[in-house]
Parts: sequence; structure tokens; C-alpha cells
Amino acid sequence: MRPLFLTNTLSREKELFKPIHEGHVGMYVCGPTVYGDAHLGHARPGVTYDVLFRLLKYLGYKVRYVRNITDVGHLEHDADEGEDKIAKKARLEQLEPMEVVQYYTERYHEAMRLLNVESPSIEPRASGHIIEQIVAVKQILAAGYAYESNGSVYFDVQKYNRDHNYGVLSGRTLEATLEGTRSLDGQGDKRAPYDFALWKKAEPEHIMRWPSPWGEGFPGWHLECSVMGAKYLGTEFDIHGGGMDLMFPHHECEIAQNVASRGTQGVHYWVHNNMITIGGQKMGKSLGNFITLPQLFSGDHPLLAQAYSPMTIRFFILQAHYRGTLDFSNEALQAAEKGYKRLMAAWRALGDAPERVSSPSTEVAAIIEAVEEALCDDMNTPIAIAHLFEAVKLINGGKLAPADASALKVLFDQVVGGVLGLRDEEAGASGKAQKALEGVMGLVLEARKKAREEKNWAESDRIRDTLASFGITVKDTKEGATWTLE
RNA sequence: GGUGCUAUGGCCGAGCGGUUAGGCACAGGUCUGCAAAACCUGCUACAGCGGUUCGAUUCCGCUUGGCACCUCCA
Repeated sequence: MRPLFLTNTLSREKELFKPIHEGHVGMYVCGPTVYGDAHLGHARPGVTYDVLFRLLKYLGYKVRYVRNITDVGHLEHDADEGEDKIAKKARLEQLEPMEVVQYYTERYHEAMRLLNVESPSIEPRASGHIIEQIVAVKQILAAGYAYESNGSVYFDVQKYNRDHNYGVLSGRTLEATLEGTRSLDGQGDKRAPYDFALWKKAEPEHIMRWPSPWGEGFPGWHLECSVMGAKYLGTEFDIHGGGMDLMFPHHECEIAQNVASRGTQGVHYWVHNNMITIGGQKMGKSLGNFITLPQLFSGDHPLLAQAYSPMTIRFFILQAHYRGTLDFSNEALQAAEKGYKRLMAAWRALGDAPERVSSPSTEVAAIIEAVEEALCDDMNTPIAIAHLFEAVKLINGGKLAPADASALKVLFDQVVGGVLGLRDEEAGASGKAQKALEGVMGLVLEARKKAREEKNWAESDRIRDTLASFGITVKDTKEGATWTLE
């Protein structure tokens, strides 16, 4: 098995990936809080960890990929006085909280499906694991790293930091954290500003509530990932992914909870994707500068010059390394669209490559090697794509030996399609309508061919222009005319 | 203020102590009835100032700029 290197946030270095159980990988990724449509920023972890999931499988691992849905406990503004995001949305729209959850979960799934993001192996919801979370709170209390206060339970960061290191992941010291923490009026029940809630007492007007040993309430946000990760992947597992903005406090808190409740950090490799920016600034809900995925797909947003297809978005994300920021702009998206189409056209041209007959030339073998190596070098998809474009040149050059053509066909099928998860949007459906259209187009192009043979350019151009008005583009190549829809 | 990241050609975006990344755009050419596509050629940059080195865009320091996190955030 080819060695895989991943940047581990714990060490800030590229490390050789070694799974706990040979041949098996457990991976957990923080999923969305479902209180609004997913935006471009959400597409990044979706695609990034989808590629990691696919890459691990491509390398021969058996992978269990857990990506949660946060449907409770995620507070707005401040962990003490804030309002549950789901409940707030529900109140605004006069819906049951679970109606909101259902609606946006389905929208999220649809967006991911369009982006060709594979479903995770398990997609647990926080609200389905209240009992497990209560157990975890009890364990942390029993270990002495939490305290109950007025119906809520808080994590005692200071005490924890005396025995362990609160800040292993983010590189912060407690003093630094304290310095930056705003002093809020409603410090309320907490002993220290950096303590975080494990269990929150539900005020009378709070709709989402569950009984607990500390009264009716709901679990703290950080707890769900600790609990669900351990439940489905074990108390020790391989990879935990998420956005860089979750590094602190969310992931730091997860580690603290893991250590406090079971004595170990639990996660071996922390992987963090960077943000998508717009005008150099982070795209985010709170800044209000986000473009949702449905808007991108439809072009319905003042900042969009046009609609961008899901695969254009996916390719755009893949053209940058996941650890760097990626800046949104129409120019960048348009460039991605063209590059994507060129890659797909080459793949299509490989369509009926013969079965693999013999080994490929050294040139093609080198490309294949370079692509795989790039992917295994901390998922360097931009480099992999650069090498794939070398293959595109060879393919378009025409003079491809059968052995090379079939080797590249395998590469494109397994890597472009399989690992990068790109699919050819122009391949079209194979339904009855498609079959009929193909038949009709065959007739039309035959008529045009006849006109061309008679040098009846007026008729030939009329047919081409008319087809263009339906969104059908005709191109004349040496092998005859080809057409594409839209 | 604290912590961390970053500064690449018209745009996006990799990378490395000595070799053209790649894509998009642009210019010229081949092909073509035209168009499109494709192919060929051209466009060679690494914020500034010092230092290390035979040699730095790549390492170190400083300066300047940008960003992220420290509050919810993918």
C-alpha cells in the first residue's frame, strides 16, 4: 500500500499515516448545524473529506466515515446566554425545531449529492445521543473535571489544565485564552470565563429539552462530537476532520472532554481544512457574506455573474490545497469551469479505449505515478490535477498508443472519477428522451453534412445557428461533427 | 492585546536551495468554407530590506501588508 502523508494539526507537520488497525480507518468529521442552507464554505469540508474518504478506499483501506448532523445544543452568540440556533430558527419561522432540522438536513443532503459527495458510513444526530451525552457528563463530573451550577454542568478548564494541557491542539495557553475572552455581564453560573457548558439548564421558554440528573436541559455543543465519535469509532480512532475555525474552542474542548472522561485524547490525526474567502475575507454566516450552494447552482445572487454547476464548484475547491484559503471570485470560478470542461472532454475522448493490453510508456507511467504521489502527499489535489492536464495534452495530441490510452482510461476512471469525485456533467442522461434526442441529432447532422458536402454553407450555418438557439453546440472535427447540449 | 497563518506573473493557484507547476486570460501560428475545438509558440513571477550560502522565490532576521482564531462559525 502506498504510504499516505497527512498534516496533523497536533504536530503541525506532515506525518506518515498509520492506522490503529491495519487496513482499517476510522474517520470523524464535524458536519453542519442544520439551521440554514449550506453555503460555499460548507462545500469545502464536504468535498475535502469526501476526497480523503475516497482516497483511503482507493488505497485499499476499509473506512468507516462518520459525519454528524448538529441538531441541538449549538448556541448563538455566547455559550451562556445564547439561544439554541435551531430553536431560534424554529421560533422565527413558527415551526417545530425538528421540522427545521428535517428541512435543512434534506437540503444539505441534496447539495452534497449534487457535489457528488458520497454519503458517510454513519450520519448520527446529536439529538439521538442525549443519553450517551448524559453519561459522558457524569463521567467527567466523577473524574472531578466538571461542576454543577444552578442546573447546568460546566467543564472546569482551570482544574483540567493543572493536570493536563488545555491547548495542545490550538497552541494556546490558558492565560492567552483568558486575555482574549470578553468579560460578559451574564458570566452567570460559570466559575471562570473559559469554562464551557457540558449540560445547559433549559429556561421555561426553551423548547428543546430533555430530563437529566441536573434537571431539564440540553447538552453542550462540544459534547456531541466526543460522544458520537467514541460510540461509532471507538475511544481511540484515526482521523478527525473539520474546519480550521473549529479548532478552537470546539476541537480543543473535545480533546479535554475525552481526556477528562476516558483518560486519552482519542484522536490520532487531526485534519483541518481552511476557509473559503470572498474579497479576502472569510465567508461566513455571521458576516453575512455567504453565497449558498443552491444560489451558486442557479446563479441567483447579486455577486454571481452566472450560475456555476456543482462540478465546477467541486473542481474549484480541488484546484487549491485544502489547508490554504481559497478566494471566491467569478473570474476564478469561470477559470475552473473551463478547466473542468477540458478535463472532462479528454476523459470522454478516452471513452472507448481498448482493454489494457500491455504496460504503458514511461511517459504515461510517470504521469500516473505523479498523480498518485501527489494525492498521497497530504492530498495535494492541485498537483494531481496539474499532472492530469499533462495527460490531457497527450490525449488531445491524438497519437496515443493503445496501451497508453487504456492506462489513462483506468487512471481517469479511478482517480478523476473515483478519488477526485468528478463526474462528467455533459455525459447526459440515458433515458428515453436522451435516446430520442440522440436519434434526432443524428438525422439533423446528417442533413447538415450533406449541405456541407454540397458547399451549401448558408444551409449548414443555418442548422448550426438554429441548434445553438436551443442550447446545442455543434463542432466540426476531422472525424465529423459533434454536439453538446447546453 | 494574545496565538497562528500568509505575501508568487493579468487572474486563480502549486512548489522548491540550483530545473518551464498547472488552469484561465492574452498574443502569434497550424488546421478549418466559417466558427468552435484541438495542437504549436510566446508571456518566466515569487512584497521590501538585510543575513546564511558557490547559489534563495525557496532557509534566518527585520519592515510593511493581508487573513484567521481568541464569541457562533465549515
